[in-house]
Amino acid sequence: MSRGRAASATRPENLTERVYRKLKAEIFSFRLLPGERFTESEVATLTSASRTPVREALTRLQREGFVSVAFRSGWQVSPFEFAQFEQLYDVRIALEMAAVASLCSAQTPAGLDALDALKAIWLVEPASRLSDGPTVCALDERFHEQLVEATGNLEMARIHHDVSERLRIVRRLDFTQSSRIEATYLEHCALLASILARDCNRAQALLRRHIQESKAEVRQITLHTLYEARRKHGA
Amino acid sequence: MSRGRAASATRPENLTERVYRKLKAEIFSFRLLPGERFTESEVATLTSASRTPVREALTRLQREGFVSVAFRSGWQVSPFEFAQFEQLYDVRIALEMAAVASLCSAQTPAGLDALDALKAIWLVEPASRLSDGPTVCALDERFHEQLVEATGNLEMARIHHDVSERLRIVRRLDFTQSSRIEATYLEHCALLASILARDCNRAQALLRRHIQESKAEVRQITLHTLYEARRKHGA
DNA sequence: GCATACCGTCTTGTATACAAGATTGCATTC
DNA sequence: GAATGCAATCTTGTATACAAGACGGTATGC
Repeated sequence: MSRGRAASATRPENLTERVYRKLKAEIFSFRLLPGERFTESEVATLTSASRTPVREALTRLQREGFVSVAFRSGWQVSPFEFAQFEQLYDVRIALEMAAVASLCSAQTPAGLDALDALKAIWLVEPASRLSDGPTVCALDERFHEQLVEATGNLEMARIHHDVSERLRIVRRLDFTQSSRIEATYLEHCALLASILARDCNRAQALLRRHIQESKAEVRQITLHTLYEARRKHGA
Repeated sequence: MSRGRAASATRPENLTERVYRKLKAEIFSFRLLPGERFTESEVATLTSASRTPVREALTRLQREGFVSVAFRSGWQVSPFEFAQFEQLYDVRIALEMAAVASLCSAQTPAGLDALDALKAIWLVEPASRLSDGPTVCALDERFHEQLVEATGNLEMARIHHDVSERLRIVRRLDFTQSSRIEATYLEHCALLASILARDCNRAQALLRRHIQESKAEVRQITLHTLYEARRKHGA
């Protein structure tokens, strides 16, 4: 029945993939600003690829919400829609609440291992905490992703990952004050403790408040913040 | 700034879109069976299109989990992974639990209109209930989607819709017995009543049990059911 | 000066050509 | 007969050519 496929472990670095990552990096670093317009040929020239892989990469980015296309009239980076970001935060809350409930009710060996890994990062004495904004931001994103992964539900983890990526661009803007960084450490510690104590109600309450604080921060972000960030991070 | 785009409301029926829908229909009707292999050229010939739109359609289906590609060795319809279906059911539970909580806590005018529409379909006297399996199945899918849409969170609705579509192929197999159809009517009625009474705990409990029953049904489905279904629905 | 019609350019959508390598079947050898 | 080497074929990945139409600037008429 099966034609004995080989599955060729090391694919020679797909060109579509390369263009996709490059474009996403441009968007995340604000070298491509929200609302900015561009064409397939421009990207093709810029990446030394033909239009075919460029189109495939753009189609994928479109499906993920990062860019949009106008019929025979070029592409543009999706403008910031703060209402959309808030809705995505609510999706995160829904998924992570379910994850926490699952982790509290049934602690599998694999799940406990995953939680141990998180403890090693977050449950440390204040002196050895990290203070670099972008680093802690990336770590925070992983914390929440790992929480979902720890349940063993890979489909949920995949969807949660997509949502996190869509939110990454604004989350970075809220990890600039050191007070937020400290609060993040404290909140993650408390959350982990509650989960390990299997106190579902408390864990869910902490989680909801934690995410909603991020959501509230995003509400403060204005287009001005965007241009500031570009001045700092941009090429 | 903006170059005054026209947005051209009626795009002349994208070819990629046509191929995409045709392929998905083939998969849903079991004319293309899980595990079956095929090539881009075959699909191109079958749809009278060139490989380019076929590839775009296949890439999209791949991203959505319906097909997968092996490097230089053809495509195949994704085999049934029952564990995956169960995980997707849990994602549905997570999202719909959040939706129900939202509907119970804050009933907006738009949300109430949406709930009224649902009442008109489901809260009817037994005599005027529908009994056709596939019809009720489609209606059931829409019921749960509309529940999420009623919260106004379009991002959550989009994600929920994708999950529902992925599950559609197995849900159809569990709407064959008339007992399941009757139970669906009863459960939807009770759920709607609880939401309108703003009894969040009861609504969530009903919802969870309702979805978990579907999930349990899917666990009963074997490959044999699949071939039976093909014999009935297939071309 | 202003509105309008028209034409050239530009952009995406689609088809086709070419490249690299995986697969398969056959012939050959032990 | 079984294993192995090889070549033809087939498949996806990428580049390029062509088609249809949207956009912008310009000339024209008043």
